[in-house]
Amino acid sequence: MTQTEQSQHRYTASLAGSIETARQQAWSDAEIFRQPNPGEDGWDADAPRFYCLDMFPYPSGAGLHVGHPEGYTATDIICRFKKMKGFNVLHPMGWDAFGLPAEQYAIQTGVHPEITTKKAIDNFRRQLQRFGFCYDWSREFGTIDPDYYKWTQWIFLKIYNAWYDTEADRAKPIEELIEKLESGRLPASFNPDAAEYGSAGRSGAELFKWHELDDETRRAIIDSYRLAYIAEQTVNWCPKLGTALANEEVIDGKSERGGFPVFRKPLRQWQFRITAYADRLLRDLDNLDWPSSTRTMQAEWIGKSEGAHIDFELADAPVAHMGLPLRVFTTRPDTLFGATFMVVAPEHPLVGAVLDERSGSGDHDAIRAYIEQARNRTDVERQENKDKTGVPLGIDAINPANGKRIPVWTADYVLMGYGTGAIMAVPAQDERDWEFAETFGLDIVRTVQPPEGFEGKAYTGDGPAINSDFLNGMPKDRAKSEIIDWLEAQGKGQRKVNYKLRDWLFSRQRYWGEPFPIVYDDRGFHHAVGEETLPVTLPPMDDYQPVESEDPQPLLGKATDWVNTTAGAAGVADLPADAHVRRETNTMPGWAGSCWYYLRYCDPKNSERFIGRDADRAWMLKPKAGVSREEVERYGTFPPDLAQPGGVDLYVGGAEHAVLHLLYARFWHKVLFDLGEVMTPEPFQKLFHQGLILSHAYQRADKSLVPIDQVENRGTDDAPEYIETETGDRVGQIVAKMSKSLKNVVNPDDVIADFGADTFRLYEMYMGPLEQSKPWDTRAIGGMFRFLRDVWRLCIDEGTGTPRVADAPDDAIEKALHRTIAKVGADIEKLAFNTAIAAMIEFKNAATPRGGLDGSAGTLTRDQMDRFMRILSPFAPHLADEIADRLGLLGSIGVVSLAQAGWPAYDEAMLTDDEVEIPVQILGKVRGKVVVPADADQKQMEDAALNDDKIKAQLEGKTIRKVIVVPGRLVNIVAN
RNA sequence: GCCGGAGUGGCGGAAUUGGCAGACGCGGCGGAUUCAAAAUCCGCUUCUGGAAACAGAGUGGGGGUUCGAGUCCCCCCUCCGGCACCA
Repeated sequence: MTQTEQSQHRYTASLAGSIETARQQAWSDAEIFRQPNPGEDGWDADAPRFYCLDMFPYPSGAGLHVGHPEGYTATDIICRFKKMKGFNVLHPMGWDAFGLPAEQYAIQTGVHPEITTKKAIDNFRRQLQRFGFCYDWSREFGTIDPDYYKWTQWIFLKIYNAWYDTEADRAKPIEELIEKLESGRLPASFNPDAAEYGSAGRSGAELFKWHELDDETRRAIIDSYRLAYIAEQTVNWCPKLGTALANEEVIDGKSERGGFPVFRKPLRQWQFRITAYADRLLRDLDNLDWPSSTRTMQAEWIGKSEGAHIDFELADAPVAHMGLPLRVFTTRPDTLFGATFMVVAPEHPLVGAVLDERSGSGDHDAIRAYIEQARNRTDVERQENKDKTGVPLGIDAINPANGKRIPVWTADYVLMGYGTGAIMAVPAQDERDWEFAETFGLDIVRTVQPPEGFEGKAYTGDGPAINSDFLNGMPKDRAKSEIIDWLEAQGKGQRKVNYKLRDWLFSRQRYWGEPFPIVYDDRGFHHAVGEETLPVTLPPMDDYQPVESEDPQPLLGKATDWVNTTAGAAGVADLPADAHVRRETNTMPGWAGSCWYYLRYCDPKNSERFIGRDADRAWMLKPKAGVSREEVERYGTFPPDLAQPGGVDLYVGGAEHAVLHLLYARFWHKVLFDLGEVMTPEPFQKLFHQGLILSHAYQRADKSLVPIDQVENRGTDDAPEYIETETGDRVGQIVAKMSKSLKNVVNPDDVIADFGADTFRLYEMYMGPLEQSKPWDTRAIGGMFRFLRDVWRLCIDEGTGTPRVADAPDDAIEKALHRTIAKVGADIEKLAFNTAIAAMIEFKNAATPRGGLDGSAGTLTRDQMDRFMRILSPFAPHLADEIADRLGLLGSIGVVSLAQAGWPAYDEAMLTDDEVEIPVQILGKVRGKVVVPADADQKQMEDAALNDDKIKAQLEGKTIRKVIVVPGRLVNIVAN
């Protein structure tokens, strides 16, 4: 036989390629991954359900990178495994397709974003399908599909038409609020928790009689309760992007996307009252099976702190502020006696009032100059220079505890966006206040006794109160509650919980996003577009250039025909049909579409609802053991302490979404839950973050990076010496993110062409634990390719292409197979794919005769090969199906793929050996080994150890003090 | 600065949760095959000493608990991620 004949059916990249495309064709022809819904043919009502979700990608023009398939392969493996275990598996894929890059491209080229986006989607789909992932493509959609964003707009209207009832601690329809206001059961006043009214608090709000109010005031009151509202807010304006960004999208004073400078500008914007949900978003984290790091990040982002509001009377107050105390939030009311001055943020209304009226004894020019400078100071500058600056306002406040007059300053270290924008400064117990007091020579009075030998400046720890009248001697916690009780009795303060979380800025001045279902009448009032006229579709445009002006203009303003319409056309019922209205020209941010896509996958074609009730019940609801299904399914009876809040069973995606997407989606979901639109209080039961796929890069002594094609290794592999070719300088090898500039980007298409998709999948899963970031090593892929080639050769004769099957099973191989089945199954459940693959390699090695295979004799029986292929199939589905097919297995059980076959069983008894080799230690060091029956008792093991010749020799002349025997494990002899 | 996570051979990583450290893969070395190379196959591969048997050291560093520590406790160092004047 010639060489070519021998290797005719060898597993090569090209054979892998043809096997893979043929298998994929067979799967798709037979639609084996289509998962029916309740009520459809093929729905198994009795089978357990598994909803496994990948974070859907933004389809960029560059195509898939090697990071995408990592999480996708992991979920593919677990979904195939669950299918084999008999689950109904929901495993969808779609596209997060609105967003800046396509629009940036449109600005440069004039090509409509829809065209570039759809092209990118086609490319992404092609690439994903080449991996053989078992997605149910019949459920695919993109956030840009009008059928989808119709419901995004519908959900916006749900939120817009809802308010948060703090007594019931849940959102309710706005009609209930109006009814309460009309009947007088709720005082006719602005929402005391409304951020846009400075969270004035109920005591500061004026009370009105509802029926005496004019239409405008009534609207304003109702709007102050809506969960979606418009307010002027200082926003992060990015001129380069032509849009405002949420705080989370600004990093070090630059835009998260693109890294362009960001400035602070006031703008009227849509916002979501997510702060109303702060406490529930925090509390419910406890019930989620999420990485603790992510739960911590969300908790810190929400930033709950407990303390008090304290009101300080002002001496010589400006008229505009007359009678109004200066309210502060503090977590240390116990230190009130040590408050020696006050600081308000430069944006605080008191500053404006002082300037307007020229009240107080301050230097008004200096104050004006200071607030001007503070406004223009970017976040970067604030971070670079934390030296304390400020100016006195020239007015005094009265410390309510001791009646002392203390000066009021303004300084930019106090932020308008947190608390009340004003603080009582207690330098002795606060480092920032100490620094400020030191800079400006203000009084410092200790009110907590620092421990002996304390040499620091501010003391923030616990200790007995001093210089604090009736609090003296009390520890911190006691003093806190005493002073709050006292303040409440005096009417000068009350207990208060504060959150760092701010309301969510939801408008963008972009084209490529969902339009708001909102119009404005000629008086400027906003109206909801009628549900029956949804979706409000994006108008075509021929110019995407952002409008440059001092006042940021939304791009959609250019589409005048679209903007100007009538109430009738927009479906606004409370205006005459022919009344002129203007459409909202802002669009929604990229987060909108990803806030609820997991719901739509459950029921993607539903034209009646965003998700059908049955689909919601089938895929999202996970009753906890001990709670009856009926009880859980009845809306409103969800036990608040439910251990399993339900939702997606496994959500896999990058940790970079820890606070943004994952918090926003939870918020939308909770509103929908409160309004009875979905059945679960949380969207994602279990969350998992895959690590980043990194690459190698080289670093010069000055820490700058060198592209990999400019470096060569002039040393050996053991002792590498990396030299930058151009300069001859030594550089160090480091691990870095893949980037075009470093030329270390790996393209999945190339890897698949060189090795096949099965090898690619296996390699990425074998690199290390899924959650860990790890560097791509092109050389190491060959190892996984060789594994698959060896498996192929073990099962298929390379000369004939037919299976080589042993007649009778080998006992040792059979035993190894049982162990491998057990190990692989357990590891998949743990998402420990690297060790599962290692176990299969070990099995392959065990089943391969020493010295290699010769002739056509096989070592595995048909039945053993069957089971081996089944456990391999979630990892390398094409190769496993091909071998199973050549064996005639698929036909014999009447399936197209092993994904439709059952997961093999194993025999518990086969997992243990009759005899085991036990290490014998003397003083904890291994000195010998003995073979004992696996079920040997302590005495037997001890005897075997002490009778071992080697051990006897070692024990010569020593006294045995103690013998520790761990049955089945080891013997340790304590002797000296 | 604060909050997380992690440090194991030349490299990626295993280790049933307190019981033989280094599974498995990559790389390397030696051999077979070959005119030669690639590919393939066989063997070795934590370090030090030794021809070997074997001995000693060894999981970032230091201390501790224990018959026994990569694993638990205390202190320190380094790297990665997040937050950062939040009162």
